[in-house]
Amino acid sequence: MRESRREQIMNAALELFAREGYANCSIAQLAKHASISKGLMYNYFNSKEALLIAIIEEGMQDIMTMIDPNHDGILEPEEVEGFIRTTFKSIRDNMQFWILFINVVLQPPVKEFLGGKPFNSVMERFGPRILDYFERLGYEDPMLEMLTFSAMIEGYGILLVYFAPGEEFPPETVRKFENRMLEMFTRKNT
Amino acid sequence: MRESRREQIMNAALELFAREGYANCSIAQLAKHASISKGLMYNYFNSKEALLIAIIEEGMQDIMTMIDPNHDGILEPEEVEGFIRTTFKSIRDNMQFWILFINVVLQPPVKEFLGGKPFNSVMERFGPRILDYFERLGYEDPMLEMLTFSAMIEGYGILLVYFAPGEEFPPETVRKFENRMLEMFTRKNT
Amino acid sequence: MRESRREQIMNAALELFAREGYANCSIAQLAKHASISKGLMYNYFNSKEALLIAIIEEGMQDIMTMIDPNHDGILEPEEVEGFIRTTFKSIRDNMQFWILFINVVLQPPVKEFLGGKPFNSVMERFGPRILDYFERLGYEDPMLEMLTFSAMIEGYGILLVYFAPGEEFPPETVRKFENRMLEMFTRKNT
Amino acid sequence: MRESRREQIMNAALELFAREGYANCSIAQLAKHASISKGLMYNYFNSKEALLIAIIEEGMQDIMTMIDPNHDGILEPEEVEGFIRTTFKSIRDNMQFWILFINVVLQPPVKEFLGGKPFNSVMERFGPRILDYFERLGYEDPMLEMLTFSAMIEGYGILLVYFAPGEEFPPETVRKFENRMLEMFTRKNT
DNA sequence: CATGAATGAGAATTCATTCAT
DNA sequence: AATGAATGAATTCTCATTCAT
Repeated sequence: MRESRREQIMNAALELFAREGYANCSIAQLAKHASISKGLMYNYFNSKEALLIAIIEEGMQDIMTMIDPNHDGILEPEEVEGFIRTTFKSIRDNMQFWILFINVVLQPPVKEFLGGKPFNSVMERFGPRILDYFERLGYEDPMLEMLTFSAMIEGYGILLVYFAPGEEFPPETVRKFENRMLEMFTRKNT
Repeated sequence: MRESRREQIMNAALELFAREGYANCSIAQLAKHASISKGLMYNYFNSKEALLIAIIEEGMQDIMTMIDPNHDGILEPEEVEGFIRTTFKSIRDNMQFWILFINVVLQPPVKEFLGGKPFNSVMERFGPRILDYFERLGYEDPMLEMLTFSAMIEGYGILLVYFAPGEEFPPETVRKFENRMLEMFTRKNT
Repeated sequence: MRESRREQIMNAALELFAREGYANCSIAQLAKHASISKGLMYNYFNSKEALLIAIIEEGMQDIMTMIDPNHDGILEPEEVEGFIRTTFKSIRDNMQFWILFINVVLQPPVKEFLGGKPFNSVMERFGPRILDYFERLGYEDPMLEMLTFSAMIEGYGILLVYFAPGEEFPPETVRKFENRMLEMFTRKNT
Repeated sequence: MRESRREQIMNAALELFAREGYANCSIAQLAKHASISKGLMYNYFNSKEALLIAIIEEGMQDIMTMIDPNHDGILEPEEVEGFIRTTFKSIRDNMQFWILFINVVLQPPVKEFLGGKPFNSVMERFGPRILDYFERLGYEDPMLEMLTFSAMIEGYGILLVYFAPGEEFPPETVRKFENRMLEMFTRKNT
């Protein structure tokens, strides 16, 4: 099955790129890690960079699928709540994937490819809607909320990567952090 | 003057590594950028990696110098306030340096060299004291505060890097974000 | 065929190293001489030094195979006679190989690799047996005989290398030298 | 004193070249070993190779001085006896120098410089006279004697180099070897 | 589909040599 | 006389990519 081979290669590459850094991985290494021959990779991807981009695109796709709201153009508190809950749940459930993914996204060529905004591409897409959302909810400074929101999400992501296993924040604390974000960004204006 | 040459090389390298990524810069490129010959770098640094590490170490040193409190082992609200203000002021004043520095710190070999905790090394050093600080001030869950604090600082750093010039958050918003952090993390418990 | 390629590279290298000196040969030169690309050598040998060592090891192996006696631990005059005759015959038949081989063996890194005793490694192996042999045959000072024997063999090898073609000793003289060694070291004690 | 500086450099170089191999020694290393600056060497020698050649030439000169007979063009047994005795005595007295010198002489560029006959250059000079000598003394085959003589001298030199200190032949044996050469090559024909 | 031998451009690094001081 | 910073050609080695099998 052609598709499964592709997946096999991409998974091996994601892991390797994340662990060693994109630039430090040779195709030979990758081939060995994926248990295929060097040449075969080129059957599925045009170049090493194409492979990297495919990995990123798929990851982005997965994320979009995971958190995409109902597309009516208007964010409701329930949707933002869903976004936060889904994001944290996904991080909890697929910690390994997130760590790898963030690591890969930090590689310079990806940044270049994604136009300099890997982390944001999700949020950027929703930027205007988020601003509108905070406005409608009566937040004093919607832009400030968006900055706070972004910083907290991405800051948490970075922390995830840079802590050694076993030294990260306790799950209990993370859950409270999630709740704090829910309170901060979905409270009705009264 | 030997020292100034060293600085010249390190500055050129910081800029280049940040812009292009450590792994994508050849010594030839660096030499041209620093207006020196290829060989000269090796007069001052044992290897490309040694140069990178020297850059990081100096940056870390500068940061420490900038934010190091009075060393009495006990953080006071005024010190935390000073830390936040200094950090944001420094980012405002040396935006370019910070963007470069964060970019460099994200390179895989640096992460390896720094034991996987580049961003944290500063805060890790103060971790216990920060926990103690939040406890003394009567915060309900000191660990949660530390996570929030860390995520906000580092998230802001990351945002800094990933926004194209002219598209970043307005200075007004950043100042409000700073004030929000001051309120969140230095308010007396009453 | 992988093995034949390996041989092709080793043969080209032996010739080049011998003629130019190991340290003076670049991989580029070697590649051209062996009619392969620069990179291919690294497919077969981990480094330039590994190639050198492989050449030496193979040469040593060949020599051992050539002169190894019957392994009963006791040298008989017939075996020593065989050793001398075989050595000289081999030198006569493979003059080119010997000249190259001695030249290569003289290179500093080889000396280091072989623990400082390239020429001797053959004789060292047989040293105790040779001493025993001379003793059994009633030679007055077995150690003196071994020194004389070693010096004559190796001295002849060196002469081989350092004479320009056409200026070396005449074959007639060499044969007499061989006979002289036979007389000196295999005469029965009477 | 200009001359003593020159000697200082040459001695340091002889030792270093012998130990590490000419090709493996950098000028920087040499300068450090000789406790001078890199530039200074070029005040005394035009190039690294010129330094090597100077070392060899001086060594050769010393040897010549040591063993030069009375120049009457005719070797007498007493002169050959003197040659052998002087050579062995010199080796005994300056073992370290000889080991270094032979090592240096074995370096490929030296061989090239000396036209391929480093060891022989001494003997070559005396070749015709030696042949004449053996003829006059009534040796059956003067050429065979010269080959034997050369091989024994040079073979002994090589053995000298390739034995680790403490593992070489005992002094007693060496003296007997010397006597054997005296007997072999200076006995009157009766 | 699959392999891995082969290529060659390009990387990091070394080092003899020069020269301003 | 003496220094050592500076140069840049040359070296070893890597690696993405191709292609015959």
